[in-house]
Amino acid sequence: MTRIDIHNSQTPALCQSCEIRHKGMCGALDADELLALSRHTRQVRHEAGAQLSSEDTPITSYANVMRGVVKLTKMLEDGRQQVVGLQFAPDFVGRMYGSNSDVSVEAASNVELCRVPRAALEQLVADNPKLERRLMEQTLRELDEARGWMVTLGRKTAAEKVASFLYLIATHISPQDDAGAAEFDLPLSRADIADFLGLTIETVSRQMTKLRTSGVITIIANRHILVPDLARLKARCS
Amino acid sequence: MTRIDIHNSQTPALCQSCEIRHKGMCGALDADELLALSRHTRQVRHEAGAQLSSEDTPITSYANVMRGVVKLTKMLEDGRQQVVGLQFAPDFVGRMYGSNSDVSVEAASNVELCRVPRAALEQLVADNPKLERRLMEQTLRELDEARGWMVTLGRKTAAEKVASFLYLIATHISPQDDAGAAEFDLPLSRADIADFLGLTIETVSRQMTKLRTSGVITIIANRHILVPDLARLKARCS
DNA sequence: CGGAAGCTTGAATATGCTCAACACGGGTGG
DNA sequence: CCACCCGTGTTGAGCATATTCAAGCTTCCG
Repeated sequence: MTRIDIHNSQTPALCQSCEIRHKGMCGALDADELLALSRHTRQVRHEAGAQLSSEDTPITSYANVMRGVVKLTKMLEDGRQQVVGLQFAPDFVGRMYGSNSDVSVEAASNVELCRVPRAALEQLVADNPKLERRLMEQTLRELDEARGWMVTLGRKTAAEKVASFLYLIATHISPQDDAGAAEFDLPLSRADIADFLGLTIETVSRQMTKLRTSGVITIIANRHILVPDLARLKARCS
Repeated sequence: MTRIDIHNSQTPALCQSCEIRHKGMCGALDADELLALSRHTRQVRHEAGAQLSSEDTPITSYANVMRGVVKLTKMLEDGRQQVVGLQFAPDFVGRMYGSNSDVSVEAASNVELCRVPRAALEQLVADNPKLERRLMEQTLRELDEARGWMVTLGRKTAAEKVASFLYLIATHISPQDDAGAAEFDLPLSRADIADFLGLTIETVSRQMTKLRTSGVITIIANRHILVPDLARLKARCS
């Protein structure tokens, strides 16, 4: 699985081709530590819609997102659903120190993950303060994001919600945008977007149409969006 | 300020009377560590409504809630406001590792805090993995709570939102309730409740009235609530 | 007693939801 | 190859829920 070099301070083969090698959790590790970690990791691939773990199943492994988008959802007994988090590369997925976190984890798009068994990571964290600190920062960032979305959910109109969502996606997955333009594929279906924004799919659809007719976005295909002027989209976010 | 005993493994005088001595962050410390921390702490008191720190001001100190409720809010440019967190004793207040967290911190009720300067705590955390771990767990708990409220904000009706809020308060500040009853003073005004639930004050008021007329709660005074049967209230939460 | 702040209640309105029909695209099978 | 179907997204009409605006009530404090 992992080819070990004669010089053990080399980057592990598995990680050499990893695009997020220096970002996210792994950025906190030096070559030796990375090697130790890589002995336990496995890169896996999932189709859009695949369930990675559900609300009740206890967590048996953590992962880093290498490609694609992972969504975290919570559900009420009667089936109403809310997306409570979206994770992009190089985010860390999974709640440390086990718990009743009660979120269900799904691949929103096709994803590639770097999985690491629970025990292995917890061991590594216990021995490595830098890593623990990095995970703390990731957790704080997630908390900030969750609070940002609470404002959107509680206080913005449907139009503002949809604009905010598009702006989020544009700034997270669209390739370098020097001239203030962005073009991208939405990693979420209309149903997922609705569940994220606390709306119905019809309302999401209508607001997308409004943004299109007012020239803020161009819908190239259902999922393929062009934003000619990000500043103009941002202005619609509140 | 802090009386130092001959035996330095004694609990500091300041902490001896502290009701949350063994809970929250301080629960991670042994007597010596607690002493080290207590050299820097100061217990302070604030009136309801007092601003403890605002969205732009950088953080200069952290605190533990000893009594009362602290609210975290975010505001849009046009003044729309959303409460994004409520902290009860013995919660920790403040975002570690400085940042653009952008929340404004206010005393929701009269509060007593145990303040610790930023540098002192960061030093202590760097030397003490147990403490860091404890703060990580607090952060994860806050994240779970934020996500729980995202479901409420995005997917529940006004009636369910108000019931959920009352249930939250009942289970957090009401004295021991063996028989499934609870009686308490609301630490938040109607305006704050509305900002927490993403509603208007009128809607909050109407829903409280409905809960009263249907016998789920008794409104003893405007802020003083009796819940004869918590299970019945819980059933209204979704 | 008067005034202010916080809370409640009512009537009219608007925003987003429900239900229903239709459009589009990609795959399957006759 | 075309007909058909299924999943996904769009559009419309009517409706319900929560908001807005306005008035009145309580409670607290001078």
